[in-house]
This record gives sequence, C-alpha cells and structure tokens, in this order.
Amino acid sequence: MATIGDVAREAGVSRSTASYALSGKRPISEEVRRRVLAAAEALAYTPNAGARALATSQTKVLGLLAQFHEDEFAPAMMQYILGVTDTARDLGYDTLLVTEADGARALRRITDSRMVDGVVLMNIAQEDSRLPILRAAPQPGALVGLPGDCSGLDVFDLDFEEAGRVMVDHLHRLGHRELILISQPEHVVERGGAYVWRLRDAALERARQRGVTLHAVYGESRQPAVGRLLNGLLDAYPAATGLLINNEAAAAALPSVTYARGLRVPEDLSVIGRYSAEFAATFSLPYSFIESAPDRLGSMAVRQLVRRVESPAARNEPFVVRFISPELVSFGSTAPPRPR
Amino acid sequence: MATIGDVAREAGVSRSTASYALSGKRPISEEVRRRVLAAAEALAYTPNAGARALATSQTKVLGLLAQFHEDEFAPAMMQYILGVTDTARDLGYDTLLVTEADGARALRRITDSRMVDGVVLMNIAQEDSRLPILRAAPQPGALVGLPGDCSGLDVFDLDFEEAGRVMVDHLHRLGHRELILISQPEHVVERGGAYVWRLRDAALERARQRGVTLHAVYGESRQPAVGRLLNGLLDAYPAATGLLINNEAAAAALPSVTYARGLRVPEDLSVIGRYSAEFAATFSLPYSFIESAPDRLGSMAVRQLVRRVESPAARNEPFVVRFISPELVSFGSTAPPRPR
DNA sequence: TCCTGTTGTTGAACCGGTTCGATAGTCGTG
DNA sequence: CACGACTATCGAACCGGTTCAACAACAGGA
Repeated sequence: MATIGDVAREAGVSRSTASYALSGKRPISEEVRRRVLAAAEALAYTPNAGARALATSQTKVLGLLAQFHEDEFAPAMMQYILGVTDTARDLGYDTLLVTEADGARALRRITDSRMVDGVVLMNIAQEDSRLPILRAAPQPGALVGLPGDCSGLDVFDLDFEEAGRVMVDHLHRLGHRELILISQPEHVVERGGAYVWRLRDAALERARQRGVTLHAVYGESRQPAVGRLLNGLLDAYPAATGLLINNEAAAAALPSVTYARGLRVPEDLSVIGRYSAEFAATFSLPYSFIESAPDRLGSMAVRQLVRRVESPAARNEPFVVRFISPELVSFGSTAPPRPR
Repeated sequence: MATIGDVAREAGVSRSTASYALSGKRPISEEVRRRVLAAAEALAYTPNAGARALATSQTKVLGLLAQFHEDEFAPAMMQYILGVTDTARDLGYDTLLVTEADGARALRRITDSRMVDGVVLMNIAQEDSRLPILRAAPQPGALVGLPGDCSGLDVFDLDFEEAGRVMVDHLHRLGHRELILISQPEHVVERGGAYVWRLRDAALERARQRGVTLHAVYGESRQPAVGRLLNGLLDAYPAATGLLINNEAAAAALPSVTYARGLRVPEDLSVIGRYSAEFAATFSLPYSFIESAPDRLGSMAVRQLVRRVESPAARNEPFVVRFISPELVSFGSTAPPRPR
C-alpha cells in the first residue's frame, strides 16, 4: 500500500507538504496541491488508520455496547443498532459493535486502548456496572436508556412514564374501567431493566387516579409460554375490556390467541402496544401502539456524542437527559368497551 | 493514560524490556518480569491500539459488512451478527459493523485504511460489487451467502437446494400431491438474492421428479400485503394440501390467516418453514421448519477468517465453499393430507 | 537598498508501541 | 584462564501519519 511518503516522492515534495496539501491545514500553492492530489490518486493512497489515530488521538470510530440476554427480544435491538451505525457513518464515524457478556470489561478494553472516540451504551440497567467506568473514561459517552443515576452522562430514552399514562388515559376516555397490562418478563426487571416498572408504575398510578382497575403482570419472552400467559389472563379477568402490551413477544403472539378464542379486536377487546413502527410493520400487528422510535433514539445519542467528541466546548456543556414523548399511532384497535 | 514508557520507568527498565516482559517474546528474568507486571498493574497500563496496529500491522478487529434493504427481514439479521461478534470476541477480535448502503465503497474504506485484519460479508448478491474489491484487498475475507462466482473466496451458506428438496420430499412421502411454495419478495431476487431461486428451483425440479404439483410464487415482506397474498393463494389453489414457506414475514403472518379461515394445521394444511430456531422460538411459530442456523454460519465464517488472518500457511490453503445441510426440526405441523 | 511581512515549503520531532542487532554479564568447558 | 555459548537487557530504528518551528523566496514600503 502507498504511504504518504510515496505520494510525496511521486509529487516531488516533502512528506509534510503532502500532508498539508491533502488536509488543507496550511496554504499550499495551487500547482503543488494539484501534483499531490494527482499522485495520491495515481497511487490509490489511503491514510493508514492506525498511524493517523496515533498521531491525532482520533480514531473516527465509536463504540456501541449492546447486550443480548436470553429473555430479551433480540429483533427489536436491530433498529437501535441501525440508528446508531447509520447516523455515525453520516457524521464520518465507523462503529465498533461489542456484544460481550461482560460489558464492564468490554468497555474498559475499548476505552483504555483508545480504539474509540466515544461510546454509546444500550440495555442500560438501573445499577449499571459500566457507568462508573464510562464516567472515568477519557472519551465521552451517551446512553440509550435511563439508569438510576444519570450524573455525568448524556441520556436518551422514551418517556416510559408518560407512555403508561397515555395508554391508560386513552382507554379510560373511551370508557374502559378494567384493564390488563402485560409487561416484560420479571427477569428483565431483576436485571435492572427499569423501563419495565417505569411504564408500569406510572400506569398503575394513573389508573388509580382515574378509578380504573389495572391488572399489571409480568410477561414471558417466548412461546408457548407467552401464549399460555395471555390465555390465562383473559380467563382470569373476564371483565377486563382493554389490554396494554409492553412486551414485543406478547404482541406478536396476541393475534393467534384472539383468533383462537374468537375474540374480535376492538369490538370485544381494545388493545394498545408499545413497540417500534418497524416491528409493527414487519409483524403486521394490527394494534394501535406507542411508537418507541429506537432508530431515533440511537441517532440522537450519536449526534450528541459526536458533538462532545468533536468540540472541546461541547465537552464542558451540562449533561442532558432527554426523553422523547410517546406518540400513539392508531390502527383502530381501540373502541368503547362492550362486556366480553 | 500510562504508556509503555511509563511502565518501563516505573519498573526501572528500558521500554523494550518492558515490551518483552509483557509479551513474553524473549526470555526475561523472573525478577524483572515481576517488576514490570507490577508496574503495569499499578499504572493500569493498556496498550494503545493505534500504536500497536501501526507497529504490528494487526488491528485485532474484523469488519462485518451487512446491508439492510427495505424489503428484507431485518430481525433475522441479528442472529448472523451475533454469531459473528460473539465468535470474533472468543478468538480475540472486535467487530466493526458497517451497514453503509454503498457496500463497495465501505469495503474499500476499511480495507485500504487497514482498520481491519479481515472482513465478513453478508447479504451476498449473485453479482456482488464488493467481491472484486475483496479479492484485491490485502486482508482475507469470508462470505456468508453464495455468490455467482466463488473463486478466491471462502464461502459459507445453507444448502438451499437441498432445503428445497427436503421440503418437497417430506411432504411427498406423507402423500401430498399439490403444494404451494411462497418465497421472498421478487425484489430480493432482482437485487441478486440467489438463495431465493436456489431453493425454489431445486424444489420445482424435485416436485417434477416426484410427480407433485408445486405452485411457486414470490412473497411480500410486509403486512398487510403478505396476509392478503397468503389468503389469495389458499383461494387460488384449493386443492393444495401443503405449504412451503421460505419467507419469515409470511411465516409470522400465517397463524392469523389460518385461524381466520378456520384452517387447522396440520389436519387441513401441512406447513414447513425455513428460518432460524431463534425466530421460531420468538414468534412461537408452531411449524416444522428447516433450521437456517444463522449464528452457526456467522461463527464458521469467522473461524475460517481468523485462521487465514493468523496463519501465513492457512492463507495459501485452497478456498472453501461450505454448505451446512438443512435440518428439519419437527413441530408436528405436517401430516398426511385430507382434502381441504 | 534595507527592512518587514507574507506565502509556501521543509526537516525534524512526536504519537506509542514492536523488534532487530548489539552488548554486558554469567557460566561451563577445554 | 581464555574461549565460546547463552542469557538478559538495552538502544535505536521503524511503522505512517501530523504538526511545529524554521527558513527561503519574494513582495511592498520606507
């Protein structure tokens, strides 16, 4: 491969002149600039990333730490990842995807070795062992997901509390008085997935305020367990006329369940989900849903991260915690209740 | 951050001695080795990745090029990606995930700049513009998916031909004589997704040999189109007693369709799919299926890639094209036919 | 004509590792 | 006791970029 030395020799100038001609960081005569560019072109010169990183302390790579737990819904993760990689590339960065089980060790590895200019963390837990490491790291970071302690971090997440309230209010306004909320599996909560109870607790609170009965249960992440669970719930609460689903697997399984039971949506049962538009489209879910906008969140996190990476001024700005407000996308799966 | 110079000073030795003590590439006295390790520990020394890459021409990073087209099934991709990242990490490599639309340019960028020691390509098209670049690149590469011309490349893929034959044979043995095969959308084929017609043509051929009528149609990737399509097919071919599905979205949509039509599986209709076990589990698909083993394919590709990266001898071995044979996982969704 | 300022270019140093060749020190051997 | 062999360590060079300080050439002004 051609080095900048080769380009310089070919153009008949010094290495430094070649460097300046290519970067434009110093004035170079039109004549020389043309010769250098022509030489670079002729030799198919591409700067060596390692050498550049060493010289500039910039790698133009961002780290993306994602964790895949058995009981979480892997396909949903894809949208977050694409939001990050696509935006990063638009801004001139590549993405190092790290899925190591030991996230803290992985984070330490990529930051200490200076492989990345910044990091995006996903699957944030309430008490996340990666956060102290991130705070101490020389590179800035951004979180997709809300931890217990946000200090010193930029955080982006869906407003799950508001999502819970919107769901309850929507069905309450239609006249429903008894609802079921099916959340993620309990394991997710135990592992620190705070978003589960953020939505749940806000929904319960709002239901109490409105005088609505809300049966809140943990879900399952797999079939056939989740199908059995749904059936069990519909059996257990025959008076419930509305179903809130904060659980992709349950949403995916619901159509089969309602068909099997001869339930019509929304005539017999009103349904609201919470997932991404992509997920809804792919699985055809015919339910109104709160859009969780994973790609937008990933994109926002990267933009803020890159701002901090590139501007010393931005690095000293106060940290932000930004929630995107839940948007209810209607597919007509809710209606005034009729007793089941 | 501490450099190896700091470690050397702390241990009272030269930089080279510190380097040898840490790498073990030359004999170092027990005493000095201990001092160096202690110093490294005390200073939390981690080698700078850029500097090491520059010195050794090894980045310990693999590139993973994946493309996400609108009409393909994104969630399925996740399993491939995890197969690659997890195996790479086991072997000591990190993964640069590149999802750029212009794959050829992206490949050139990461190979020319020496950001990666090797590359895994996914979403291989029949005529893939990335392949000439990969062949000319100094780094080895591996493909997940079969292109028209495999020369000079290691290729890993499911044996889609055999998958088509297995599906047809299985239903033929049970006594079925009229089948429907629903494939991926036609766009996927137009873009060069050869696996679609590899399965389809082999199934058609085998059906001909067996005297079975096979209606082969292109599918859709989204709802509600795919649901409409399924209904249309069942209307159009009322005598068909078996359904072969090489299309994740169609498989996900089928339960609703059969419920709505009052069709029972397998009593009224035998069904065989082709997707990953993970996909089957997540969506509870109650169908027997050919396991497409994306994680295994990703893992195999990485192992071979790393062999070539690390051993000069392996780099000269002949290239391999390896198919994994389709395994039929039974969920009891097939039975001898009864007229619908 | 001399001084000052501007513009374009250069050599050298540096980033932080690895590795080669040389050397000092130790030991066994003839 | 001299010699060679071997071991442990060191200094220097190198990987391929970027950047700083210095300088040459030339213009304009006094």
